[in-house]
Amino acid sequence: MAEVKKPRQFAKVQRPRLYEQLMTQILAYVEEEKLGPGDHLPAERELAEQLGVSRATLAQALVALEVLGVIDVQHGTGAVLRYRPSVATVLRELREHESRLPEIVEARSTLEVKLAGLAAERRTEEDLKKIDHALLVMTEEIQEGGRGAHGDELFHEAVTAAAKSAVLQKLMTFIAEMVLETRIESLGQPGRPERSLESHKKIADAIRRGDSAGAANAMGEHIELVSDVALLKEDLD
Amino acid sequence: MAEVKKPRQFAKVQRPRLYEQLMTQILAYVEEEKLGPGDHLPAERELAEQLGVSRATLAQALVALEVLGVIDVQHGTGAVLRYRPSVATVLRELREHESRLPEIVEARSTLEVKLAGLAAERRTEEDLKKIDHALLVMTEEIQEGGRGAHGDELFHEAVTAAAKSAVLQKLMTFIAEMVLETRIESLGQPGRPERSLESHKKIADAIRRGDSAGAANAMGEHIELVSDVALLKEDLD
DNA sequence: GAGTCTAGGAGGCTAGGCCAGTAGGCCAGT
DNA sequence: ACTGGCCTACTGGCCTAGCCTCCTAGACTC
Repeated sequence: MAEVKKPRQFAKVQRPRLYEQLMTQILAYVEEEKLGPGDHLPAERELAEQLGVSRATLAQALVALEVLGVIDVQHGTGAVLRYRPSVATVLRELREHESRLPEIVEARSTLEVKLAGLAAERRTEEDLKKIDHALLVMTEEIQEGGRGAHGDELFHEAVTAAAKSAVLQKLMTFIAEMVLETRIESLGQPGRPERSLESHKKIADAIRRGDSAGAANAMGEHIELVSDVALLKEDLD
Repeated sequence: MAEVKKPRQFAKVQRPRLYEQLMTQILAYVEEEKLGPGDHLPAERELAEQLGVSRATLAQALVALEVLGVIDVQHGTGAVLRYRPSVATVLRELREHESRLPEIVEARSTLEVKLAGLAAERRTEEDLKKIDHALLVMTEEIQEGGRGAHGDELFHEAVTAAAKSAVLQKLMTFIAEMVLETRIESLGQPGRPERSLESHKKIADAIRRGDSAGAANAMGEHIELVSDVALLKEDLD
């Protein structure tokens, strides 16, 4: 009867990388010096020396910042701060505070409600099959006494796929990772799997009928239901 | 009467970085080999040799992939593919296809409608001031014959800030960059700045009244209005 | 069989060097 | 006075070579 599915995925202690630390320091430097969009960072050689690391390592930090859209490294010119340096701020806040449960749920809700609506308009037979399959899996899991976590995941993935929007899907992936990182896997399963399953069915029905508004509403209610318990712990104010 | 504003901004030829190319190749490799979550990439030394680059450069590519959440590099073990490798797929699609105007507008709309609603609930006096300032700027720009682009940007930033959600804000930043990259700056100003300004005012009023639903509706209509013209060019089907 | 130790392979980081692009000053030609 | 060519100092791009730390499988104990 192995509950082999979830080997309690410990979150693998993350070893600190030097380049990550450098990112933070560079960001701090930018703030200190009140550098704005268009301003240049010190030259690599100089910066590396100031930070006490090799150029190679600094280069990694710069690549990371570039990927995150904070800077723009130009050959022969130097590293230039991009527009919207707010990214840097937001990013740091997110990293530092981490668990922003309410906000994350809020964002998730926003996207999923929309996705449900779109799914109702755009779903194919294929999509409906996947959704049904997810419901089946969840039902079985619950009957066996589980929490239906796997089925739940499948369901939300299927709905997301049915909405046919790569951009929204990408944003959901982002949030999914935040949720994971913030270790709120429990989010979806506060202990009332049956009620959760019920609301899934409502959503699926609306999507099948092509009832966009209905699907959106059902998804909204579902997320509210599911989040309540998890949230009330932190959101008692 | 210089039309000095737009000196035909050439898009600064982007010099290719080796690490970017490596990312693509690694992603391709993953697909070829049908590697899934949990699988290991070849060792750095080996991979570097196969790709014909130095370890230092390869390290940059790995950092980039790590930042993007595609892999997870573990000291002593190797680079492991993360769960949800779909990120990689989505990412590549986004990079390759680039202009996904309709989807981007859709995502933007989803977020901004929600943000407007939240702004109505959470705005402070400070926020209202910023919103008013943005409206003022836009009004002036239009009176001087401009398109009010700057004011428009300020307005949306102010509303976003007023919603007090770092997570949603981060998602907006993301989309903003996509919009920029896809060179659809014109999105907001299809030629009817006045009407756009009008709808801005409606939104601002609703936010001031604390009318959440009203603000959300107004924002929805605004984006529809503003997107229409830009979209119809591509979305004629 | 269950712990313990250890060699080898993996990534982390550094040092130092060469190549390539950029920007700005200088100078000759117009 | 302006233009274009050229030189040079400076900046990032990338490489080689090497040492360190960490992880883990397998040999070695008890």
